Amino acid sequence: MQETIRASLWAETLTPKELAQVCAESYELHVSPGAHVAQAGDQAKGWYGVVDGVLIMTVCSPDGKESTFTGARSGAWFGEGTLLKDGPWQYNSTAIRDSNLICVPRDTFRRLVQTSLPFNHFLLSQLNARLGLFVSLVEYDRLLGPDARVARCLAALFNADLYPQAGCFIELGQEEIGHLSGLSRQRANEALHELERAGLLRVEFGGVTVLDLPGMRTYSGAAASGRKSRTPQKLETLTD
DNA sequence: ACATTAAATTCGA
DNA sequence: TCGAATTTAATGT
Repeated sequence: MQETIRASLWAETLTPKELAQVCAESYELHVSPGAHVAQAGDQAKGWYGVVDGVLIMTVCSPDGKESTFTGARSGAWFGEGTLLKDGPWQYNSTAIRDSNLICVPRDTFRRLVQTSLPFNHFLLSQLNARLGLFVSLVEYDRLLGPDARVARCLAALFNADLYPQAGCFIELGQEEIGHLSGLSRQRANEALHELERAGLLRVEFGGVTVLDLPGMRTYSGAAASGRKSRTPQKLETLTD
């Protein structure tokens, strides 16, 4: 666990003494696929880092429909927004693979916020990166066609600020990719093959390998406008 | 929605 | 403990 914390970007912002204390107070936990790390309404116990595995962040409508808005993979840290507000989780985070996490307890996190200016700088850039991500997500959802949405949503999971240690393979099934992009599994499948044809990625069993990340970030597909007839449906996609 | 194929699991030596 | 057979899950159309 020590190694994982030390490998994170924010560890560099702490003094050795502060870091040692954080390590001593934090603990590791394992979650199985389908298990919740956080559920909307629960009080946040801490700030979470993903050692390995994949989580998805979802929101639920009152009638039980669920929408996935982003994923978290190795190297990601999340929950700082909830901890700063000192309120309950506003979303769920669920493991979709066997995942190992680190929990930095709430009090430890709060102490860092109150005592370490460099740590606050890190938080500011992390929050800024996240804000940029969500602005982009809205943009994709409203302006781009399905193929491009898949490209950008996947590319978002390779954000260097949020997932510093990401490799080029992402273990994410086509059904989950569909959820992340707001598409059906079938449509996601077609989009992935279109992107593969364009040489941007390689479709594999249980995941995809990204070959051309800059290309993914700028991909806009063949048709972007004139899709009035397409999918007259709601914002979300999942119905569990 | 259905057919196909990869992966995981079981069973029998 | 190895591998064939079966079951289950992911993918392709």
